[in-house]
Amino acid sequence: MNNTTLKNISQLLDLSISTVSRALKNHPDISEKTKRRVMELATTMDYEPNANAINLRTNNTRLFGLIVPSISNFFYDTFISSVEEECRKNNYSLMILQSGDDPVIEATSLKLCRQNRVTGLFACISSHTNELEPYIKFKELKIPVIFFDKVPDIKDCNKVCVADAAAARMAADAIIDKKKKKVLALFGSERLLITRKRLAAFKETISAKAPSITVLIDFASNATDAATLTSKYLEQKPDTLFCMSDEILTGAMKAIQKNHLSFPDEISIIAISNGFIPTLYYPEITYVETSGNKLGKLAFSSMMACLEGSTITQELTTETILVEGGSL
Amino acid sequence: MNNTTLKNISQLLDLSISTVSRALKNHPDISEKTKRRVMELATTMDYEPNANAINLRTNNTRLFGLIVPSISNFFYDTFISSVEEECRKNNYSLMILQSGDDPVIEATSLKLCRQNRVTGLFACISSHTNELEPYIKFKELKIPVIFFDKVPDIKDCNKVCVADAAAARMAADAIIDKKKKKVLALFGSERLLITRKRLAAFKETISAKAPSITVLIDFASNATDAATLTSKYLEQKPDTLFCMSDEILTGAMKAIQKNHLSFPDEISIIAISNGFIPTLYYPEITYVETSGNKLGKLAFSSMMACLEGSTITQELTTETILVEGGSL
DNA sequence: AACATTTTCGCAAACGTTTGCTGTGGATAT
DNA sequence: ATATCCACAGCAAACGTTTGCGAAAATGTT
Repeated sequence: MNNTTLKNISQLLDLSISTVSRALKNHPDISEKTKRRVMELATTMDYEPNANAINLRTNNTRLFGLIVPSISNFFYDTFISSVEEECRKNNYSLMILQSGDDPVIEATSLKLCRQNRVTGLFACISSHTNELEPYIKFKELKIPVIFFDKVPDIKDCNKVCVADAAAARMAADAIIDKKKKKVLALFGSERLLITRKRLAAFKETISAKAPSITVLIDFASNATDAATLTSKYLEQKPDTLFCMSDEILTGAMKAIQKNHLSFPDEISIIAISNGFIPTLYYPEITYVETSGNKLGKLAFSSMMACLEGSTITQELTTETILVEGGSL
Repeated sequence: MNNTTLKNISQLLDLSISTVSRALKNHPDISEKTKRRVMELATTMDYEPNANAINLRTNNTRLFGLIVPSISNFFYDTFISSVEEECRKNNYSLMILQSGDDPVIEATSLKLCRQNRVTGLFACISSHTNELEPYIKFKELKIPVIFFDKVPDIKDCNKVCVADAAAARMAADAIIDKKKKKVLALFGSERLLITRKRLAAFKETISAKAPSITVLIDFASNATDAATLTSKYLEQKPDTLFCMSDEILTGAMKAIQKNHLSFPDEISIIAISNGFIPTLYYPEITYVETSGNKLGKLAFSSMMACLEGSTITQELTTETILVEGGSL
């Protein structure tokens, strides 16, 4: 069986296509009686308007593209989840593309978005993307682009980010408040912008407010790495462990468990996190929240602002909060 | 600036639209020279075909719909990730919709899929969906539907599932092999089909092969619940803990940590899991894998089979394997 | 040189909508 | 009675493609 069309309905009712079209959208030009006849037949025939035809005719897909390194990720999955929810509530559709952090795939994904005539784009650029040209094409076409999380280093574009510096500062402040003396601070890969930002803010805060604290700093490229490093530094008996991210935290916690260290008695722990991982341990880990959900909602509202004509480009950040577990 | 169209190109080159169209797809009717001229101008003008127009004309969107309770979920995020990847590799697009486990949202999502004329649908039905009618409409329209994970209880439809019974059996076998005597077995909500399946297989295996084992069974509706239950049953000194799912496992592990039980010395642990959570602990938890990634690939290949005309409807399951951590 | 082929391209319809404009009756006002 | 207006509905173009068919130009065959 085929999909029913306006034409089908119009023929069965001996009406014109335009009348049927207008009847279905409750146009005042159509009499109540005809409307009723049309709507009735439409529902019994299970009519669903052809989105492609509508998009073509109106030149307006209510479709957003979203490009992300990976869907299955602590942070991005919650981001995506929020954006999708907002889209649904606002009657937009969403096309989610994974780049795998590969600039080539990212480029073809951008093409796909163009071909589908997205009305807006959420993009998290790959680590090695240096070709920003495809993105400026969007600008030419007046298709708003909201960069999130990993954003390009250029001026006039819209970005939403977690407050990297603020989060690191907040964590440092919490450590200082607790009068800690020797902190093992683990960060992610040194070549990531996010690492550099968090590192700078963390170091700065400590040295400004409590220069007497000893800070052991190192960088892990993944969880396994973090576990190894933690084990190593544990020999120096730090009284506090700070983890820059969830991934680092998971690795470090394995070392903690392996060495049978109880927290917060033998070592205090604090992290910057999306919120889920810290709840897996007992006591729960104290963390500074960088919420994917919040960022998603922020990105969406930023998109809406663009579509409503706002022409100012800005970098927005989510507010960060300290969530007390029992680990600090 | 507007998107460039075939018409634009044709006018600039003093050719007909059809010639340009054919030139771009390397049609043999067109001379090499014109092809070159057309392709050249097309790239400099950054031509991207309008997917909506193509879909409308060819009556073939290469678009799949995917309905899932939630994107941010241990299991579904990996499932989605795999499906998306397969889609990309096979030149399909994917529209992901979250139902929030709400039948109403599920229904409107189905509508959306219809309107967008998806060529196929992956669906995980909500817990309380009893209206299967929208789905049979897809059947009438000859749009293949692949149900995954939570599937309806009817015959002639395609389903892909993790091997619930097999996984539970495998876990039970592992416990029996290790000559355990007293097992605390925690399951999810009793009203879920998945719980009943796993429970039945687990009990059956134990009583068939090692009826002397004492089995303490209870049901938790969430992680917190699981933690409470675990703490309670720990008083009875079970030598083994079995968790039906990742969610249960996370809860139970908090109780283990709270009670400072070391594993596998004081208690052995085994779970059925997607694979990520078990790696968070030290030693890592031994688990029977139910891979979202594998299920995603299975779902996709099942979809391809349908599109290639296969008319047989079947229920496929992923093979399960035991992944040894150090906890058993 | 006349004809047959092949190469190369254009015409026009169709996909399913939306929407500006026009047209028809009938009711109301003058 | 005529003019005016309103309620209701249809015509037709347009959105950007694809594609069957026909036609002209170029080439090949006697």
